[in-house]
Amino acid sequence: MEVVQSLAALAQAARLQVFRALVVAGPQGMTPGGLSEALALPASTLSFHLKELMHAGLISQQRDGRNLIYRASFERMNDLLAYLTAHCCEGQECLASATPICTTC
Amino acid sequence: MEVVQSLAALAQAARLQVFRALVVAGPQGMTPGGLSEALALPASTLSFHLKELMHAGLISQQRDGRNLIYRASFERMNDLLAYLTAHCCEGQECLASATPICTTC
DNA sequence: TCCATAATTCCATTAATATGGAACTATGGA
DNA sequence: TCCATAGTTCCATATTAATGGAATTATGGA
Repeated sequence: MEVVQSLAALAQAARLQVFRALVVAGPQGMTPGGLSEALALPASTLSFHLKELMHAGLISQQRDGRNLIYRASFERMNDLLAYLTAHCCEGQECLASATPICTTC
Repeated sequence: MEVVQSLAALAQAARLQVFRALVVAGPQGMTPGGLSEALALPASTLSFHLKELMHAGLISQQRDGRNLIYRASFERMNDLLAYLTAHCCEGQECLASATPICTTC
């Protein structure tokens, strides 16, 4: 199941940090160098985690000269949230919680 | 980070099935026996996964005679969804997707 | 008290993940 | 072509997670 893959990709401290950094960076994205410096991760370790996130489809990669630009894939994150909301809350308190899920509601 | 723990708990096929079954069962919950039969998992394997879900706070346990009743903890699931929405979507397409997250919006 | 049922814990084994240095590949500029 | 920079892949090692049978604990009924 691909939901399991997405969850597994985010279920690791370093990877969640990487993903969050890319979310914050937005459309401009970040390079491995930038991420490595920002998160104090050795290059090979970071590369390993970026590959995992890529496999899960949660991030995308684009080459720009000698840099690679990684960006968060919001579509995939969306799918994950939609799945969890639909199948793991079953219309219970989830949709009417004290801390609303949708801040625009 | 406890979000990582929650994600890790759900990032496993058998455990996600168990959790989903408990979500569907609702307030009435399910016993390990029932889950074991429904999901065709050996008792000790199931018990291992239930413990993981308990540690993550995603399910609760209650004794009823010689049965144990497990239930999904919607509060914790809520926290997880709220975190992901707030920190991993950053107000992007997530909140205005084709498949709305909040069906009540 | 004794037995059957429900479930967990123990334990050995196997499998999957994570880590980070060293070697390799790709790209652009001198 | 040669070099420096940016990244990845390779590899050995370490850690953590998953599996399931056998032994153990807890509960209620006869």
